[in-house]
Amino acid sequence: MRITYRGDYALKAVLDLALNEGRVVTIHELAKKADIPIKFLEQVLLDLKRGGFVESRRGKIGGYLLARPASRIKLGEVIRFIDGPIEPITCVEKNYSGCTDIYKCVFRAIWVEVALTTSNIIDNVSFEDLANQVKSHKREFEYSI
Amino acid sequence: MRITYRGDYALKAVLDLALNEGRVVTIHELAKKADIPIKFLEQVLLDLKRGGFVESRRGKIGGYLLARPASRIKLGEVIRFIDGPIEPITCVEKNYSGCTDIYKCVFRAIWVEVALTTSNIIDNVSFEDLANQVKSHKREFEYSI
DNA sequence: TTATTTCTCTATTAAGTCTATCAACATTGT
DNA sequence: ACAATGTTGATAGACTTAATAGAGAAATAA
Repeated sequence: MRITYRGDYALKAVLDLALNEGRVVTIHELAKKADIPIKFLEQVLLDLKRGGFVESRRGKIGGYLLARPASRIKLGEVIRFIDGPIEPITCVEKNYSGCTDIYKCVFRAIWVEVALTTSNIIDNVSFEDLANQVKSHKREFEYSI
Repeated sequence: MRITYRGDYALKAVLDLALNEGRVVTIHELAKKADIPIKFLEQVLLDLKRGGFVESRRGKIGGYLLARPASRIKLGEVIRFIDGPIEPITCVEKNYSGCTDIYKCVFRAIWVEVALTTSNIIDNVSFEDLANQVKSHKREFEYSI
């Protein structure tokens, strides 16, 4: 799995909408808060709309809002939709039928495991969870990488 | 983490050398067995040499062999060396100091978790393990993706 | 020595992806 | 009508990836 800027921006945008649930937020606001090039964000938001994650209102008091409650939008859904499959290599993706030789298969089991553990993480976090973390100022983490 | 062809080829090559430990294998052999463009494999093998994973012998009875016992070459090492950091996004990699805003940080914890679980998988598998799997014909897996 | 086989190195091409920007258009509320 | 907002398609520039080409250097065998 690799998160591109596009994906990163999309996640930020959805999180911001989650933090403003019930309200309509303009592209301009979103772009400013998250420091995203506005023209790029336009594309991303349209994508998110096509993906059924957000809705839009045109006109003077227009803007974007979540299409579903934040609790029902999982991190993994958005990532997959914007940045594609999370599998680390094509041969592990759905509907792949190549992979006939013995060597690939030994690695395949590994890639499948990686994909499953990754999925286990990102498909169990909703944007409500994330928004709550932001709200409750629960952001002092210890990282050890 | 995204495995490129380059990375895939590198892994295959190292595995093949692990299966032939003690013997010298030519690029030509490796390329043929793993169905890799020979000129591309040349580059990959040189990379692997620079990374200290393999050694080479020139001349008539030349070829490649592992620089260390297969038991001491971990899958993760090779992947990182050939395809770069396994972290899904730059802000989680070592020495990154940007990441000042609140939104990124909420996601950051997730990416760190993904990186850690991935690392936990690929850094605990050696090429000896993989070679043994191949040898013992232990290749009938059940996949559920 | 000479020929052969092998690895070594540098350059280049072709295609694709990613980020970003532009300009024109459509809709809505006042 | 007007102004603010989203919509759409096109495109450019930088970068990455995969693959190919060709000349060179070292080791070996005859």
